Amino acid sequence: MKQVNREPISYYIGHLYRLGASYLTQKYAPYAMGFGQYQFLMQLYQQDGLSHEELTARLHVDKSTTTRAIEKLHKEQYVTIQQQENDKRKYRIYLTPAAREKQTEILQISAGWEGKMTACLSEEEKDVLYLLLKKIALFDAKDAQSH
Amino acid sequence: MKQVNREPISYYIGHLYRLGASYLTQKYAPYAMGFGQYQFLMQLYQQDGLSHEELTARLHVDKSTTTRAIEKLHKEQYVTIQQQENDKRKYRIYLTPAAREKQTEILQISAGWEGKMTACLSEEEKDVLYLLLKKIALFDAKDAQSH
DNA sequence: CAATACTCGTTGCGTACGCAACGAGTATTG
DNA sequence: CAATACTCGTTGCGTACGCAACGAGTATTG
Repeated sequence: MKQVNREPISYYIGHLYRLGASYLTQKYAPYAMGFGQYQFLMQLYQQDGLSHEELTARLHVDKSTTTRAIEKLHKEQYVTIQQQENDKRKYRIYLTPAAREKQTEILQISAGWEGKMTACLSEEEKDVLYLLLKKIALFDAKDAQSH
Repeated sequence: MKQVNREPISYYIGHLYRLGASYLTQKYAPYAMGFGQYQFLMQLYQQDGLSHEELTARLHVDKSTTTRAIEKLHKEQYVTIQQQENDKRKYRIYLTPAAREKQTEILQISAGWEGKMTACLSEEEKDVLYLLLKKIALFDAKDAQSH
């Protein structure tokens, strides 16, 4: 295949990012949540009681982004924030019963976008895309770290 | 391959978007430009004299985003804005000599990120990733339009 | 063990971006 | 051809996000 006049990968990344942001903003609005918060809930549904720092690392965001997302989730009663006893600089974030109650719906919205976005791909294509994205994301994260 | 505990595609999209935003913000800073503007220049380097509307369509952004990006490029002397004579609602955006002068460097920065991001992929993998992203972006854009 | 250096989370600031409402200009329609 | 409906770009508003500087707490080091 020739490399003629091809849009860069980053062009599609940006396009899909904006589409997802728009879709998720709309779907999560009834939950008093934006697309900036749902990712943090996803992580907490997988493992409860993480610290700001651990969430920051898992989502590859800036720590200030984590502070603000957790603050909002706390304000909306989705999480509680507990200071760690053995190190008072750290906290643990726990899901509230309200967050657990809405877990299924909240996960479905996320899965809905995933399904919608990849609806035109075969199972094999989804696997390939997933693996390639994972490969470059891991590679670049490591690279960014070393500078 | 089994579908166990796989992060969604959107997780990687977000991660790569933020990495790119950070990289490009830094690299374009000496040009008095952010990563929000360079994409518009890319389009104009390909074809000069486009309208706000055409840029909006090609980049899949909101029209207000286009207004603001062009405004900034104009302020920094990268483009001129000419009202169309046959329809005064429309404008044409033209590159200035200053923008043409810096074309090579500006394109190199963008290509630099593209190269860096895909450095761990073979040529064939890049082709596959490109085609899959293009496929879902086109599909989803069409879908979003119909709602 | 006191000075110094790190670490975790916060705050101020700036940028990118979408959505909704708008206004001037153009097209349509009775 | 005047009322009405569209179209292109703008403006106000809100959200997501990174970076840099900071402060309280903890670890290190002479």
